[in-house]
Amino acid sequence: MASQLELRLPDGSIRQVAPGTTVYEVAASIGAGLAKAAVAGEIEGEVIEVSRPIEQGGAFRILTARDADALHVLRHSAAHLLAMAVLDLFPGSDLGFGPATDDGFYYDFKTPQPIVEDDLPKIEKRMKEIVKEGRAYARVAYDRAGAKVRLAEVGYDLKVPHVDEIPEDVITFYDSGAFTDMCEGPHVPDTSWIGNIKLLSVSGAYWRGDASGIPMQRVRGTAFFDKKSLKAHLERIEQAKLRDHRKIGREMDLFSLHAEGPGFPFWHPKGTVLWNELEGLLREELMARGYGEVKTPAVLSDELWRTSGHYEHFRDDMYFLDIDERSFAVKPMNCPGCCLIYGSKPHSYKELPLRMAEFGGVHRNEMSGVLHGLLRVRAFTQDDAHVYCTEDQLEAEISDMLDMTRAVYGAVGFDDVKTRLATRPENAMGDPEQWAKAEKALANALDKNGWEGLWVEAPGEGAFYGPKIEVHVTDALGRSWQCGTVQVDFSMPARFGLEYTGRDGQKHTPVMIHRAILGSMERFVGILIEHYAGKFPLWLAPVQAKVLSITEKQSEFAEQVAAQLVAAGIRAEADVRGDKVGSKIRDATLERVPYMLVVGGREAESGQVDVRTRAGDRLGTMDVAGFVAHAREEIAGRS
RNA sequence: GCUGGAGUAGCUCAGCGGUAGAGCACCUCCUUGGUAAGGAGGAGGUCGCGGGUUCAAUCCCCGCCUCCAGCUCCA
Repeated sequence: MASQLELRLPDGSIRQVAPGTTVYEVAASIGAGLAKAAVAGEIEGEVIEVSRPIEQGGAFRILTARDADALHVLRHSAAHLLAMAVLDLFPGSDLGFGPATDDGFYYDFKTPQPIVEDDLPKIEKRMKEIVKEGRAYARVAYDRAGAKVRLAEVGYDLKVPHVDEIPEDVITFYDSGAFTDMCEGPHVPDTSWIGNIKLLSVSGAYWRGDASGIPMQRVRGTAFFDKKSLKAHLERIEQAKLRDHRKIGREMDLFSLHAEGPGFPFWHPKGTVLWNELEGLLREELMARGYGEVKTPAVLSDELWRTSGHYEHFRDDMYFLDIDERSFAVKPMNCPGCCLIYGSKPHSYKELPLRMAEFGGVHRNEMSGVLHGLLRVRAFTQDDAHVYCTEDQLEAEISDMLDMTRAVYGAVGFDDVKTRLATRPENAMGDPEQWAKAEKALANALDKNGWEGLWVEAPGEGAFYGPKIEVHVTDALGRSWQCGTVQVDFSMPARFGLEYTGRDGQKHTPVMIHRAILGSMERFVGILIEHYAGKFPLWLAPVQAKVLSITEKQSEFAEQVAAQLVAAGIRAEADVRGDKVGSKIRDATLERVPYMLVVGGREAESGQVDVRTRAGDRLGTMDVAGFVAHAREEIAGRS
């Protein structure tokens, strides 16, 4: 008989158990309530189901519905539950993979008939029936040969080749009634745990993500331990739909998209206001930080793109055209153009760092299926900049870029900014020592700009020409978007033969840093629309104030006030329609106009306005100059 | 690009073999009303585009375009 195992519980206490004691039994020995709440156990970092016997000692804890890891287990079990229902309703289906994801789960199926959206309620109903049955998840172990036999028995042909790719020699299946699935586990004790589920979509996928491979259908859903969390999650999804920038863009008349130019957005006057305000913010920063602004052509000769390496790496995404029997390409990036500017004259080390910024419009032939409103387009404008400097200047330059990033994001209302440092990949070019220095410079700059201990490293994810920092912002719904980037480039200056004369009188090759803060103007405006749900802060609002007349007797006065505001630099309109003021307030609110200035007989008489906010707050009656002062202060503070 | 779904008035949508409907928005008139919808009337559509089937197609079939959800990719 083996000696007792020692389990170290989270509270630090030690519990002795006999080998083979199950997680459930341990939980029960601690308390009946805990046993009932136990979703799974964790021993030395490995999550196992409650029915598993414990074979080793070490750090041990019981996972309950409160643990994030437990939710993952629940969702994985929900994926199995989905497969059970689909196999019942679509006999003869083959199974792909069915993992838990960050916000739910999915399962890929190869079905005899396609699953359509109308099938989702039926599948969900069947899932709920199986939930009531309380089918156990029973772990069964096989060896490699046995696993293949078992898969063949149940007709899961797709998974057979996968058996040989599993590193472990013990291959587990989970049986739930007549259903079985080859799976590493772990699972919740039985299906009765999975009552709070919702199927969300059915869509295409490929066996192992290979577009030339077997087409499958992916059913996605989500699951929670309690009804309240599920409801909250579904409400968040609804919220996101209400904030969809494509919907708000139409409602607020900001931009449009047309079949005549798929992926090429059209900016309307009100949308262009947002764009220009963002550009203005960036220009203030550029000026303060010693950048010069440049503009480079959209169409450049083919040879340039061969020199830069884009032709080789990026050709499929580029648009080409012939002019006078010479081949040209529409620029997919701004850097080569900037390099031509640098190379247009000799440089001294005294000029470095040389900083050039460009709001550069680029075109990329993205696959038609990926286009999505402003968030994924074929023509976009990067708030680009290229800095040529020496290796010794890298850290200070990068640091300033990160400082600018913080300043800009703070001004537009993103306070939760996360960073990743992508380091040297396998196919890196250049001197490893140089890479190490650049990575160190990036890391130091992150530490100095408030990300000390907060940035994460992404090993091997750097570009082949240099390491980079990715900057992600978190929006009001908690979604993360990659926007900014800072990339060190050891390759391009040499490709273009760029040089500067050093203090030593010798020619040297500068290092180049590419950076963008918003990334793409189009995409960033899209993100901002969703972040604010169209309710922009005053400085960004396309219409900042609307003057609403109460009767037609005040039409002229209302127009006058609007004109005074416009003259004072406030974006204002007058609404002098024959409708009631309540109706005008409703419309202005739906248009998300920050300030409504109501003018009736009393105001026309005294030359004042009665100010109301979009949120419904009454600021009282004031004269026009008073409102202008109030608005100007708010605009200046970008609050 | 691939898989599935969808394209009807400016917007949201109904109609689904007998050549078009609602609400909101728009225009006109009545009303002159004080902080989220006053009333009446009017105008507005090659039913995404091109073929086919049919006595007859918005509706059925085929092709194309665009959009949507994903795959994949990315700013």
